Amino acid sequence: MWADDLTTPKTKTKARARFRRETPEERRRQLGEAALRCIVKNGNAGVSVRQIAAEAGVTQGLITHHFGEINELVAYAFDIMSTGLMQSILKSVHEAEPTPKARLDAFIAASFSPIMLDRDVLGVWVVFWGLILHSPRMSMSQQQEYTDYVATVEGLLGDLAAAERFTIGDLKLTAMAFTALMDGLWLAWCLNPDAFRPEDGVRLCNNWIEGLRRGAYA
Amino acid sequence: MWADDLTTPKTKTKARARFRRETPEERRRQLGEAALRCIVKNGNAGVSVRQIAAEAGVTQGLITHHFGEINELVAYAFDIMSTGLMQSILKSVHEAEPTPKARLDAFIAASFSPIMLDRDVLGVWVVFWGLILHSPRMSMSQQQEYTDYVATVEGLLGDLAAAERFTIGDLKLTAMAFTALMDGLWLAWCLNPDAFRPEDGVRLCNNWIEGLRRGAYA
DNA sequence: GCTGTTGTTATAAACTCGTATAACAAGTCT
DNA sequence: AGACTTGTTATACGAGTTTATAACAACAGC
Repeated sequence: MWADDLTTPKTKTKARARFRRETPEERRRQLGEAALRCIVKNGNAGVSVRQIAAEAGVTQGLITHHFGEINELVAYAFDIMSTGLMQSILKSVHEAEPTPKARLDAFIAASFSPIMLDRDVLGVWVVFWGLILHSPRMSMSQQQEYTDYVATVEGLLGDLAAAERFTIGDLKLTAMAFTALMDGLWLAWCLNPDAFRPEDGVRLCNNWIEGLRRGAYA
Repeated sequence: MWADDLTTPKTKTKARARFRRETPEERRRQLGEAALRCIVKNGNAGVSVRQIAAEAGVTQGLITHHFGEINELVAYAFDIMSTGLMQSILKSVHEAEPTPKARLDAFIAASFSPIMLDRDVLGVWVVFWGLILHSPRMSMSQQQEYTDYVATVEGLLGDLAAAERFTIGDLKLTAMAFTALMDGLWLAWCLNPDAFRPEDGVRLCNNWIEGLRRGAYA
């Protein structure tokens, strides 16, 4: 207990660890990504100042220093994750041919790509959902993200309807239904990957759109 | 600290708490229900030997005694919850008029009733999902429950198709899609109850069925 | 009524967690 | 080069958690 630090035998000083000073922005991101890795690894139990600090290779005090309380860090991690996945999907859409049909197809394909169909991703979301239900701060973040997501779907479906000349009664509600369908399929697959194949998921989405074409939502 | 137990001032003995001896079956149920209340109250943080024991009005050792490790208790608690909700929905179906249409309507109505549209219910489910992803034991339970649920939906949709003379290509996959839609809407509503009204959810489900009628899944 | 089983209480030991606080040093400004 | 700012380390403390173990007492069987 009173032993001198073994890493620096030549001096009697405490031999404090060396460190790089990062910009707050950079450090926050490092901590956020470390938090995500911890959640992937240990689920709810991974949300811990000590574990995250160790994962990021820093001391615990840094988290307090940059985020105040740990919930703030987790909320930040949620934002990283959520915008990351959204960007990934939007990238696919933008790379597709600029027709409504092709863009919607790309959106669906990306939603059932290995990037999304990943149990680790659900593992992170499950932890987030748990927090959303009890933390107003997290709830705000989720609400914002959900709104943006639905707006994107709204755009894709609206464009398709305009191009193919069919009508949709309540576009926003309809977009919510399509979002729910995809989320539900994603959830079911992650919980039980043997239930159906990814291409079946794509097909079921296309069936839904076929129903839209045939006026079921007019 | 050394004060005698105030509830039994007349004697100097340690005054151990009195207790009723319950059958293992009864006690397990009490503990399971206490666990649910704790999860509802505190989410993942509520999953704690101490909290659950306190909620049930017993000491911590009892949980170890009856369940060994706490995960086993949570799994048991889920079974209580899961079968309870399923029974509640099936009851509505059986009380409906015995036509395919009426039975399906009852199923949908029950799925969007206050019993299901309850953030506390999702709170419990989220904890369960987190365990499914990390415990094979829980995964088995979920798989069974999902299979049963989809089979029920399959029956309802198949009967409707037969009665109304429309065709469904892959009945099981189609039932999974409808299940996913309902689960997705339920999840979205619980996370953000202001997004849409319960009756909108019912309507969106009916729109989906209208698509089915129009041959989008043939 | 006495005895044995075991459901149940009570308690302790070893950990982990979150937060507060003080000391220190990296980088910046002058 | 010297001083200042503040990002960062190091440490301590109290609360809460799991698990193990011993003591007790409720109830059943004889």
